[in-house]
Amino acid sequence: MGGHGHALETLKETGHRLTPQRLLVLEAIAEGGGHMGAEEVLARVQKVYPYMDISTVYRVLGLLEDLGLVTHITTPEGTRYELVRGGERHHHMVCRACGRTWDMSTRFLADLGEAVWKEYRFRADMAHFTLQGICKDCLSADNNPMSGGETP
Amino acid sequence: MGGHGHALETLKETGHRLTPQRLLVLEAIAEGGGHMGAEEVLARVQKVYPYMDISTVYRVLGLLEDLGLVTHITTPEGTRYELVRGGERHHHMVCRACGRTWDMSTRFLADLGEAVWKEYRFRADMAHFTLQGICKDCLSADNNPMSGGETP
DNA sequence: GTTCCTCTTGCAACAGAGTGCAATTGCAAC
DNA sequence: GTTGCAATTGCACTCTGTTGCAAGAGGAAC
Repeated sequence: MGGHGHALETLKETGHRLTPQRLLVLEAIAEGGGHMGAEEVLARVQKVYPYMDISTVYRVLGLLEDLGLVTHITTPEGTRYELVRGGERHHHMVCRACGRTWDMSTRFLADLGEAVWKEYRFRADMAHFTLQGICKDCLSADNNPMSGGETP
Repeated sequence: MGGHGHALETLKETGHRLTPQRLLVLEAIAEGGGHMGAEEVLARVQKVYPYMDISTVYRVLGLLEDLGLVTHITTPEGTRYELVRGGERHHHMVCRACGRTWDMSTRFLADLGEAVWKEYRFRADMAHFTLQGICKDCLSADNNPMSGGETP
């Protein structure tokens, strides 16, 4: 089946029930691969189980996220969910122009987190970090001058 | 009156009308000082002008933001607006525990933006950047171990 | 296989944010 | 002081995400 590895065990071990709705949500995001919206998860599940409700999708995604099986990022197009696959941690860059999501190494944020900790004793939580901006494709496509000049 | 300096001139210069609703929103955020939600702006305005509508608040805040007179940040408690006061640019750190907002020097993000540009040719937009985490007060209050260990 | 109890679900209702449109109004020209 | 008209407002509605609650179901104990 899907690619949701040890997810079922994690659910049982933490004392949660193995309901069809949870299995279906897990399968949907595993098959979907990339970053999916709640509405897309709902659509996929409803192909198999038409009674699925959007509120259940949100609750199941929330639970899976609490268990560390799923993460979400916030894009201008709304919240997107993705399966956490062992080890391959990364952050995201979302292009304001084309809407695509790019992966970013954790290295950059580790540096930022450390700097902020040293200066302010603020323990930054990078879990759902998303950088907004313009990707290289869109930059070269139209020579966008980006009013405001945020980057030196 | 309030502390909204050259805001009125900016509105006129850019060919926008000086409506009572706009003046009231401007006064509200100027008097409010810190970071206010749209609902709080509405409440303040309605003390003087009870017919004010929430959609107008959003549209006026959007306009003021386009003109660079106001910025918004996104916190776990929702979107917050603040008056842009000459020169003193900064970013924000929001504490997940107490909800307070702290200012952060632009320096840290400038470094991040440059690093990401060099590596990925992604032009990051830091305008509405907000770092989430736990502030030093809440860290010392209860010795929160922060499951997940995001900061090394 | 039944029973029981708590966890989950589906539904409906709600909150925050934003949009389309007809009615209203600021204000420039007279 | 009037007039005219585009910019703006208020209302109703949409869209995403969340919550309260009664009905339903997983699964441990028997």
